[in-house]
Amino acid sequence: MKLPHDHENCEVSESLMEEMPSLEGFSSASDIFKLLGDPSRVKLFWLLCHTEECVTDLAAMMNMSSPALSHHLKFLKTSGLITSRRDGKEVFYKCADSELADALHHIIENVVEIACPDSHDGQ
Amino acid sequence: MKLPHDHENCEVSESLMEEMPSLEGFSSASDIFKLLGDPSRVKLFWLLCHTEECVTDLAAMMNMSSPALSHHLKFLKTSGLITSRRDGKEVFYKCADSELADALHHIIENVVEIACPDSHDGQ
DNA sequence: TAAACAATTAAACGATTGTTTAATTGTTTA
DNA sequence: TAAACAATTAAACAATCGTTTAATTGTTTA
Repeated sequence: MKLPHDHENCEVSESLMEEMPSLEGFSSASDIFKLLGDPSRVKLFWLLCHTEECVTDLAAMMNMSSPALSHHLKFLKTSGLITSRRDGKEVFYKCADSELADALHHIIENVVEIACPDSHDGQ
Repeated sequence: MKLPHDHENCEVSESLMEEMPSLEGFSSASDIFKLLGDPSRVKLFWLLCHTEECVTDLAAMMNMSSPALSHHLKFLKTSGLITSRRDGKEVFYKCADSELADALHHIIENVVEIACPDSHDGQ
């Protein structure tokens, strides 16, 4: 790639362009990061990685109204990160059984640990 | 924690609340994910993990105006993920030498690979 | 010191996001 | 079948975000 300023590293930038993910790759990744770019949603996803719960109980755990929660659940479900099943009047949500969901779970734990050590004070 | 609906898993939710990160932990994490929740910014950060470049060349690589780029650079710099140095008229940016920056670099590669395999077609 | 170049800042804008309130759909039970 | 409960949807709202254009700051060179 020809750059406006030549700092004598053009061969570096050549091989860099080759190993660089496509725009589509970056776009897909940022879509996923966007899903986790809200405190309520990371917490919600983290919870669903650890337990299966109905909307009412999730709303209590999250200190959130059910419409607001439904909204976030929809995002996560549309993206395939969580699944749901109905049992009578209730709908239960949990983390999806996928490579991506699993990876994100570990990523969240990892980032929380680095960004905010001593974060384990049980709320 | 007392939940509105008792599905006979209260002891599960007790221990869950204890190992759950604090609100602050989730908030810090989501702030970081928000930084990566934009295609331009993930790409930019990825580039700076691989090379040190001046703003003009970065703008060319990113196909972006310099004010727009400056805006994103400021975000990443304020968060401590990248650093800068001035050399004459130019300012050079690169990835910061920190545990978090390093972890995020690997996380990005990981998420791109899972979310969008065969993304390595050199743009 | 004036002109040219590199980068940042400021103001304005349209678009998106998260929450609230109210209405609606689906399921069970009295 | 009517009432109660659980969850979702819709509309409205303020707040945030990313980009653009224009103006500004900082540095070098002629």
